[in-house]
Amino acid sequence: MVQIPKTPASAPPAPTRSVPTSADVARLAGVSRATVSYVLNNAGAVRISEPTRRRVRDAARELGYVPHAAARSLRAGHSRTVLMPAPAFPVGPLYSQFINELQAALARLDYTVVQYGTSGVHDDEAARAWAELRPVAVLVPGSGLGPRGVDVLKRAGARAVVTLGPEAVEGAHALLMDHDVVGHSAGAHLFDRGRRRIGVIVPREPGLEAFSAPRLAGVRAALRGTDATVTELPLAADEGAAARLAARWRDLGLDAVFTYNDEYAMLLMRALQDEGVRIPEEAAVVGADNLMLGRLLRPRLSTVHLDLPCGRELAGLVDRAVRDPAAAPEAHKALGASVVRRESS
Amino acid sequence: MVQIPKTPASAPPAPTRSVPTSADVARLAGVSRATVSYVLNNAGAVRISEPTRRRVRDAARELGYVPHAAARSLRAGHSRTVLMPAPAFPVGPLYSQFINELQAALARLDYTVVQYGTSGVHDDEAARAWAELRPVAVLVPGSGLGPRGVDVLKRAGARAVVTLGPEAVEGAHALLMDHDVVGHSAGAHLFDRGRRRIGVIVPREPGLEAFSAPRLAGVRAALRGTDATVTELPLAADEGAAARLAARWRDLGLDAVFTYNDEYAMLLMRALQDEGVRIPEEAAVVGADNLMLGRLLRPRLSTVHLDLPCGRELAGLVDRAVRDPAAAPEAHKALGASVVRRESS
DNA sequence: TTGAAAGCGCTACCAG
DNA sequence: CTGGTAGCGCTTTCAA
Repeated sequence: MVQIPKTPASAPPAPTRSVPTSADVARLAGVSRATVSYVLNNAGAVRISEPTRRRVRDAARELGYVPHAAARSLRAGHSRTVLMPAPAFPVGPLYSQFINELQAALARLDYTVVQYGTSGVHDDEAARAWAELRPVAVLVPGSGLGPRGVDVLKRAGARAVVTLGPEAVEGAHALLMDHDVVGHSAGAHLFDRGRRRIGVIVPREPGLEAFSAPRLAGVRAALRGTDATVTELPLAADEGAAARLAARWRDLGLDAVFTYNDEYAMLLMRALQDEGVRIPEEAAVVGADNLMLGRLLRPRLSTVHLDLPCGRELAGLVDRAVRDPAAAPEAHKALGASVVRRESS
Repeated sequence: MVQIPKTPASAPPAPTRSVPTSADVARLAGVSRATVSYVLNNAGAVRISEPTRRRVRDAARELGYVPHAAARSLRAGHSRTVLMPAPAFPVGPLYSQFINELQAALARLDYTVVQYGTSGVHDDEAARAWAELRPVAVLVPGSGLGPRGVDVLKRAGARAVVTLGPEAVEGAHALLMDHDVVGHSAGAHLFDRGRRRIGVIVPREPGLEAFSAPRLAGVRAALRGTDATVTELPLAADEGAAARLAARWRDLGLDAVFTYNDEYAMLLMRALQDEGVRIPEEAAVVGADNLMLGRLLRPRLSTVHLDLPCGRELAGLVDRAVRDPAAAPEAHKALGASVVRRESS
C-alpha cells in the first residue's frame, strides 16, 4: 500500500523531481545512512530493532527509493552482470530457447544477464565497450572475439570469458559449437543413401557465413576420399532465386542437396517441385535444425537435429569459472548432430 | 576472497591483475588524473599540449585502460542507457528486425541499448530491477507494465518510458500496437469473401495470449452486427493437436479459419489437407505476418501483412522524449494491417 | 597548461 | 544496536 500524497496539478513542488537516495530515506526515517543500508540489504551481521526496520522500510516505500546499481557495484568493486552481445540477425527458435534457458539458469545463480546492443562495432572496439560495464563474465556467440578482445575484458576484471563458437580462443573458456558436425552428418547420410553428386546451399544473407561456412566444410570433410563431389550453391532467401536455381537443377547433374537449414529446404523444395523435379528420386534433400515445418512438408523433410548444450550446463560453467578464475580455460565440445531421416532422402 | 595489496608505485611492472584506473594512467604518464580525463574525453574547453596528450594516450594503451562506466555515470548523474526487457519467448523475424533497426538507430543517436533478462519477474518487481540501472529511457513491449511500474521508473530518473503494446499506460509514451487490427482485417476479408462461419485459432502456448487475444477480439469486432459467427479454436503447436482439430473440421460446420499467424496456418493447412478437406472451398484459410513460407504453401496462403513502425521512428520518439521529458506523453497508433490475398481464401 | 579537491550513492569498517 | 566516515573511479570546477 502506497501512501503518496497527491501533488496538486496546479503547483508541482519540483519541476525536476530528483531521484531519492539512501540519504533521503535515512532523513525521513530519522536514522543514519548506514542503518538504511543494513535494513534494506537484510545484513545478517548487525541486528536492527524491529521498529527501526519498519520506519526505514516505510520511508523507502514512501519515497519510491530504488538503490543505484552503479553506486553499489562501484563500492563493491564487482558486479554480478553477465554480458552477452545481442545477436545482430534474426535468430531461430532453437537459439532463442537456449538464451532463455541460460538467462533463467543464471538468474537462479543470482547473476543478471544483459544483452548489449553492439551493432556493427568490430572486435576490439566492441570488447572495450563491453569492458566499460565491468561485467563479471562475458559470453560471446560466434567468432567475433579474438585473443586481444579477451585480454581487454580480463584486464577490465571479467572473471570469465566464454566463447560459443567454432574454435577456442586463447585465454577464454569455450563451448565449441562447430557447425562442421552438422554438415558432416548430412554429407555422411547422403553418401549412405547412395548419393554421389551433392550440392550444398550457402545462404547469401550476410551474418550467416559463420554457420554456413562450417556446415559446408563439414560436408566436404565427410566426403573426402570418396568418389562423391560437393558443389557449392549460393542462394538468396527469395523465391525468384530459388526458381532460377531449380531451373538449372538438371543441368547441374546433382542428385542430392544439403540446404543449410530447414527453411532453405522448404524454399528449394517448393521451387524444385514447381519445376517438376521429383524428390527424393531426382534430388534428395536434407535440411537442418529439425524445425516443425519439416514434418509438415511433403515429402516429409529429412533433417539434421542439433543438440545444443542446455542453458543450465553453460550457466554452471560460467559460475565455476567466476568462482575460480585462475583455473585453466575449459573447452567443451558442445554441439551434437544426428540425422532424422524422413521421406526426402 | 583474496585481497591483493596494491603494489607500490616504485615496484617494476608487477603482475598485479588489478584493474587499471585513471589514476594508474596518470601515474604512468606523470600527470594528474584531471589531465587524463581531459585527454581521453577530448575535452574541448581545455587545451593540453600535444606531448602530454601523447604520453597519456600511450600510458592508457600500455595499461589496457578502459573507463569505468558505473563511475562515470555516477559522477555525471545520468547515463545514456536505453533499457528493454529481453523477450521471454521465441520471437519471429519481424520483431528481430525491428529490434535491430531500433538498436542501430539509437546507437546513431549515441544511446546504448541494453536488453535486460528479466525471466519470470513480475511487473513492479521488474520495474524496480530496471530502475536500479538508472536508464535514461525504458522501452517495454507487451503489456507487462502498469502505471505503478511507470512511476517507479520515472522516480528513478528515467526521462522516457515507452510502451509498445495494445494500450497506453498512464504517464508513459505509447506506440500503440493493438493486434486487434490484424484480426479485424482478417475477419473483414473473410466476410467479403462470403464466409459466415469463421473459426479463429488461439495458440495454447503461454506468452502468446498478449497477441492472440486481441487478434481474436479483432475478428469478433469486424463481424459484430453481421450474420457471421466466430468460433474460438484453441490449438497447441504440434501435429497431433492439428490432426485432431482437422478430424473435427466437418462437424464444426465452419467455412473459414483465421489461424493467428502463418506458422499455425501451415500446421493447420497440412492437417486439413491430410484429412481431405479442400482449401479454400471447404475451408478458407488466412494467416498473419506475411512470412515467406506462406508463398511457398499450396494453395498459396492469404495472410495479413503487418506494418510495424520502423526503428528510426521509435528512436526519434525516444530521443525527443529524453530531451523534453516534461512534454505530455504521446500515443501513436503504430500498427497497420492489410490483407494479402493469395489462393487460400 | 596542469593540479588539487569535492562529491556522485553506496557499503563496510570501527566507535560509541 | 546505531552513527560517523572512508573511499570505490570518475569528472569538473577552481587555483596556481
